[in-house]
Amino acid sequence: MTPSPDLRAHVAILDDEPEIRQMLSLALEEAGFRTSCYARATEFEASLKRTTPDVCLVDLGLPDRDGLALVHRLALESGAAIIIISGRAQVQDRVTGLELGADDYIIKPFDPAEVVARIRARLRKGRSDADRSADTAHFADWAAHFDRYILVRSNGEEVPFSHAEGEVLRLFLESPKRLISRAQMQESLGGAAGESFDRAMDVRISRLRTKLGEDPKNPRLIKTIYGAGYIFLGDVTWV
Amino acid sequence: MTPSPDLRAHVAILDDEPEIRQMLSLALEEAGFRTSCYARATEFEASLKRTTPDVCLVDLGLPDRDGLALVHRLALESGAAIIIISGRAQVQDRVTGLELGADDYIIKPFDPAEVVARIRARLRKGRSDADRSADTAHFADWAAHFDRYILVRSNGEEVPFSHAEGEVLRLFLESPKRLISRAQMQESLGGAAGESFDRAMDVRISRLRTKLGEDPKNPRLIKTIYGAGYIFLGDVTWV
DNA sequence: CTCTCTTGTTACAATTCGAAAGAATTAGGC
DNA sequence: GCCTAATTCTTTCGAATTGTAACAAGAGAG
Repeated sequence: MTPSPDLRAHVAILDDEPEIRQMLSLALEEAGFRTSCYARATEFEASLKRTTPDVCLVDLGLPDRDGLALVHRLALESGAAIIIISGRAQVQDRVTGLELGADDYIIKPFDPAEVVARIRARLRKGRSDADRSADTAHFADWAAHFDRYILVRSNGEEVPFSHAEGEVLRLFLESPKRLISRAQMQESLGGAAGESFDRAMDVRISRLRTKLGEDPKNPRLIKTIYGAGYIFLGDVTWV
Repeated sequence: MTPSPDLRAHVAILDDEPEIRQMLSLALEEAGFRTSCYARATEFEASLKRTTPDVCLVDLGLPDRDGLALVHRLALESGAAIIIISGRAQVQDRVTGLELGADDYIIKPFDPAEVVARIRARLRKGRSDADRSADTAHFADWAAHFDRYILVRSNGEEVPFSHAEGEVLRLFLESPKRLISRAQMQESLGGAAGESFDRAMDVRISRLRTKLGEDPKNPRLIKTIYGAGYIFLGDVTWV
């Protein structure tokens, strides 16, 4: 089979200006992509007989071919995501480019960081359901798997948590080390403006604390700020 | 049975400015989409318990919630394409928006025609992905053949399933690892807004679970999220 | 130190869900 | 048309979760 399969996503760059090619290639390689550059549409099309890139960056306004026609053919015949790069900034240009099958349209001058971000967005959707849903946060010696509704301690112990508990936990993990007021919580957790609800929140937090094995006298993760709200200590990294 | 299923793609619009909502809604309806508008994140999130839009247009800078956190959750939990609309035009803003899971980022002020074109581009890609005409799904150690109404285990054992069971199973396999609310199910399975249907859904799932050989105390594939809905764990590949 | 207000915890009630059993509906054979 | 079988819905009761109420504990003001 393939001697050493390159697992990086493959981005084909088609642009007639050498500086742009180089800048894009550099930025994309740095971002972890494999790139191949082409100056002319004929070269590029020849390459398509050998390789199938995951993303095509196409500069409109190439010298040897009408770029839009090329985009249209690419859209129909290749499964790659197509991103147009163009100096033409009119809305009408963008609309026709997208209508002809492009997946995105970036206007020159552009920032390489945005190009990288947009390519990633395309690839993410492309591979879709398969490896998505890594909805997991790590903190202290826990890993919270929101897709499976369980907490896993570093020693392997599994503690399931309920939906209500998960809502609170997620809120904390989304803004760690920041004060979260009671009012904010109720707003976030779908509490209507009712007043009688406020104690339910306490119970939810209480139950969450016990599941996390907090010491009631000295909570290390969910800290109460008397009269203000709660704060989640602990370094959180989402995976 | 279903009164008249609306085949148009469904676009949810979340923006706090009434004029923008109206402009977008008008333009999109004219372009052949079904739209629903929400002024606040809480309203919007409530609606997600009932319906599953194909595209979400989200204005950052909503008054009642951190928009980016909402985008992040949407990206993880809903299969919809997410398009951010924002007045913040810095490259860094766009990059973070896209990194958090948005599929596109449109800067205000915008032309409705471009919004339409970008939505179409998203739907096009999404559909080609979901338009696998295959009718067999593999998961765990099962293969579900929807054309023959049978489940085949890896050891060759065959278990037939009924139409009603198949509807539920298909719904699960089409969005695995994602919370599916009861309301969404009834919507999808042609249940009118009737209330008496409640338990029928349970029975369908119960039977499906036994056919899949689930342990009632510890279901590994179809998990119940109390008060929220169901979630199908397990990696699904359609052939 | 005491009094008051806020928060934590426990017990209980209400809601939601699962599974079994019976009833209604549908489909097909004779 | 009538009977049988399969499918699906409804009913029902037990189990799990979540909200509410009551009370205990703790923080802050004086």
